[in-house]
Amino acid sequence: MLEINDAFNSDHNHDHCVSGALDNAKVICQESGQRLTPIRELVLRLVWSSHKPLGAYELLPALADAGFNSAPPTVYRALDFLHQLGLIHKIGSLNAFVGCSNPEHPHPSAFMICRECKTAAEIETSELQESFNRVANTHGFQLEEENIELLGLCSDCRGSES
Amino acid sequence: MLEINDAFNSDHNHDHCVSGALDNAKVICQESGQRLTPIRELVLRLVWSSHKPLGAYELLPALADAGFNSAPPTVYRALDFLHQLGLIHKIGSLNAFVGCSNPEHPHPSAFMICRECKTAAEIETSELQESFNRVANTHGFQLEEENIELLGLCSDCRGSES
DNA sequence: AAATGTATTGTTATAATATAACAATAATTG
DNA sequence: CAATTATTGTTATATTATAACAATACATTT
Repeated sequence: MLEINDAFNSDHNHDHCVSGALDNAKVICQESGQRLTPIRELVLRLVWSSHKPLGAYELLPALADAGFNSAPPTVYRALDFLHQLGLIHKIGSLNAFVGCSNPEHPHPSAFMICRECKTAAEIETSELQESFNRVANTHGFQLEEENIELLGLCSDCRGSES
Repeated sequence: MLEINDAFNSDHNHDHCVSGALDNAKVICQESGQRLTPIRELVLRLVWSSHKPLGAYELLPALADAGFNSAPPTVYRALDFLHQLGLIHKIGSLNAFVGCSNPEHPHPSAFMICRECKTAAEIETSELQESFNRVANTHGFQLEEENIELLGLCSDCRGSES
């Protein structure tokens, strides 16, 4: 299992994250016959403005600034759309959303999340699937979705603890 | 990894679950010098009324019936107390709480959760810890807490799908 | 291009979840 | 018993999310 983005490296080229996410989104929308409308693209950009999960209401001012309607349903609809296509993940314990680093192929939501700086680094969990499938099969459970959250302190924030 | 309670077996003796949970709570409170007050005990009983996670507001009517104050802070305080002692887990994706089947030793929150009947069966994840520790160590992440949710359809609900 | 149906967005209202702040009471300690 | 701490009561409000319906934009067929 490896980290699949550079979220915890503050020197990474984040423009590259954003442009990659946008490129992925366009391809995935194309392939699935969905439209990446201006609102949806903006919401995706906003979610990708950092690797810190953002709550729906934190996006509203930027929607207003861009001249869009900024009532809650607008942003929730866009978030739902992006979530259904696997372009973003929801972090349940934070009620917040973060970009998916690898949306080309559907996969579970799995993150290390720093309680101090809130940064969420996506992790790859294919090596866990055998265990999950085993427990599910043992109990006749049809596994459809997974949410995995590893909470703690990132390297940077460990160093600067009081 | 094995299921550690009989949540998905509707024939299980649930009184045994409840009495075990209460016994555990008393021991753990004793050992940690905390008080299992009447409100706290009632909230624990209510959370344990089934294996379906309950939202905080679902507990309020029963608190009122029992003659207690039933404003939100009352139940959230009790839930926070029980959560801190590891007597209940919070299911982030449901904003709901469920009893912990094995609170004697602290451990991560890990459940299979049926999207149809909402039953949550706790699972034991010690075999995953090596993977989690490895990814955390690789990135200097200090792992403090885990939330693992396996979402899908339980055996009973698979049978009765339309 | 016009007519039709579908998808998306706008708008208002409200539901559901959670916490802040301070007062009152109960339990514990010295 | 007095002083301190923990717990509970109370009011108000913050935060997160959805329902319901109207208006507009887009796509498809003719």
